[in-house]
Amino acid sequence: MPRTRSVNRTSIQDVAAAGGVSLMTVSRSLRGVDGVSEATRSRIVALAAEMNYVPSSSARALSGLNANLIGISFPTLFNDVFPDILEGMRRIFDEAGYSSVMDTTDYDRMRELAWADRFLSWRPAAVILTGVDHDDRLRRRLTASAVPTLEIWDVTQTPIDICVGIDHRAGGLELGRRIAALGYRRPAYVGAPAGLDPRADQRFDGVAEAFRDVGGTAPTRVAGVGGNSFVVGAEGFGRIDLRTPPDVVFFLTDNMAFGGMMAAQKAGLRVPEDIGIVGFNGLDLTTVLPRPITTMTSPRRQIGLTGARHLLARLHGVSPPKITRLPCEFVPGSTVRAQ
Amino acid sequence: MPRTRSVNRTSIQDVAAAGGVSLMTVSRSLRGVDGVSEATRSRIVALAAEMNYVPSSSARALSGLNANLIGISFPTLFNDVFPDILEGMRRIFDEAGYSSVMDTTDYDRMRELAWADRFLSWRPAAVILTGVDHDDRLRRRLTASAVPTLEIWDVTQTPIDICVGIDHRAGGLELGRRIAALGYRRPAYVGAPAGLDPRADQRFDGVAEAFRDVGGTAPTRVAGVGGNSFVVGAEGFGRIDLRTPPDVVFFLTDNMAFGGMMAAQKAGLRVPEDIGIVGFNGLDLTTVLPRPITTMTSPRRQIGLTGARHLLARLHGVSPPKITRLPCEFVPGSTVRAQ
DNA sequence: TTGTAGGCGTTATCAG
DNA sequence: CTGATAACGCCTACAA
Repeated sequence: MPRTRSVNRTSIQDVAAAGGVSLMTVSRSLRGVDGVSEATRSRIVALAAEMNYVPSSSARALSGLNANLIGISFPTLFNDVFPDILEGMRRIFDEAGYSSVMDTTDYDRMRELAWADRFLSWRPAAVILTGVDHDDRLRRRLTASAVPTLEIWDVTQTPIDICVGIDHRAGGLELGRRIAALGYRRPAYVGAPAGLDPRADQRFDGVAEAFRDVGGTAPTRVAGVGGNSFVVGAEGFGRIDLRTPPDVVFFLTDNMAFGGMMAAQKAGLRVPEDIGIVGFNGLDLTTVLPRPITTMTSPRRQIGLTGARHLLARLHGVSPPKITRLPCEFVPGSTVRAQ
Repeated sequence: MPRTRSVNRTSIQDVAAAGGVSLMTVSRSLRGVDGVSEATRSRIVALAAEMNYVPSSSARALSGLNANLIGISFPTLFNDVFPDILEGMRRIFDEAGYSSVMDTTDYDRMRELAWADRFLSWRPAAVILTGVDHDDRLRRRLTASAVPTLEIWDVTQTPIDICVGIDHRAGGLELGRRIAALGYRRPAYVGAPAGLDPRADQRFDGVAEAFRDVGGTAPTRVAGVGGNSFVVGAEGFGRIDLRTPPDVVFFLTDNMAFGGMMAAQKAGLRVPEDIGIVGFNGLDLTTVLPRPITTMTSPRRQIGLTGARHLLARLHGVSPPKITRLPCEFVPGSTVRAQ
């Protein structure tokens, strides 16, 4: 447990001494509150800047003010959905005067718990978690600390506080039905290992139900391995047993679907004549492809914006909806055969 | 400037009172330092957990201990190079007992400065910046505060403290020479608007020099617009004037190159027969493509790992090399014509 | 093994 | 308009 030596820094005291005023005058000047003559204020502000004075957030937080800090935890940087969700969200917090910090958990609930413990120790204004499956201790601690909490990307009837997301099972179900309606009956599913990513499991369940309903086979599930999603998709496809070939392969994301499609073509299969390829999320990649991927869009930017607004409302004492479920939309694409 | 009301939280005092001991006994118990009987320790630890006690990092930091906090600033979540750089890096800090937080700057030096100001106010153990071009005030403040600083992804002879990266100009130069050697003479370059991303400018300069040396035309420069790199690449290609068509197009990244290649093919151009396509970074995407993109790998994971190790050494009082320049490597691919 | 005093840097409060 | 004082919650140092 290393411990770096703390460095000499100029404190508000130093500035006060150098300016020949009391420390409170410096404090007031720097914060721009009333009660200081314009002359001394500008003098002190200049002096502080010149002395490279940086106020201590720890002391400020300790003296009673809130840290105006929002923590965001998400599973991984390697999934294109999270940048989309975070993009608009962080800008909104910025403009509202909050600063937000991010951390990743690698889909590990214990890492998420550890992060939350560390982060709560800074007395933040709010906490944002990805998904609604968390360790029980995390729920307890969040509830106990009464810190406003936003769960994004997934929804539940029993959020810790408020949640904004999509119904992944319903999304998988609708997607599965659309594909089954085209006559496909032997699906495979390439995604995260069962139990790792709850959203992957839910979508799988939805797809499975759709094919069960039409008398198709249960989808073969193939686990991709972590890292770049194109590679995961391609490797996942390679792990499908082609001796009893599926007629359509669902992928966890469009990027994985693209990787899988490349692997399929390398294996001599034509898309969609020999095999159908289906993605999820409606990622921007598919807009540049000559053959757009059949997929289900998820309103990622919308989730980020709505989540941010609801959380801000919560912070301002207004009560936003506890549960906000946003719609997905089917995109026909052309990587499955036409009706 | 909103200000959330601070919430009732159980303090070390409360635990002490409830346990019938002094506050110091609680403090010692929780930190696991010597000087507490095993009996009381376990009793107190259990009690604290039960009371959902979370120590205040602010108070701890203020009382002299270091925050063990490392801040990482990078331009955007939408560029595949940064996740690669950050991946190994953050794990190393984790294992060394530091917690790291990330923020993005949108390639805006003022945002970077603002972030640094906010972050330095927490008295962090170290700061990590992307690139070596920063506002002068940032350099001054970092130097004044004496916080160990690591600059990654780019190198300079005059780092703020230490730096680990690649020479982007040299990379562009070598890449340009390889391509020029194949007989190409009319390059175009699709990347960030001039002046936005210093690394893009450096690579452009390198490519330009290579073609100047062989009597080729100066590369036409086309600016992509922010957001998803596939889309930026495709749109950038669309902005090239095809009445005086280039014979080869360089892109800032492989993902952009892929987007551009799709746009080229949509425009009826064959790759590489009609036009060459060249990327940069050796991103994982190209490993799944039937036609791998001609590119230059950048040692992104290596940069992250080496940077993290050097910074840790620095934090432990050892002096790592101030400047570490890692090599790039040319990948022939097959999106340019063969020798 | 346990407890007491003092201080970390800032702000709220009240006095001048 | 300005300054003195007492918190904020924790830890070091010393005392019992």
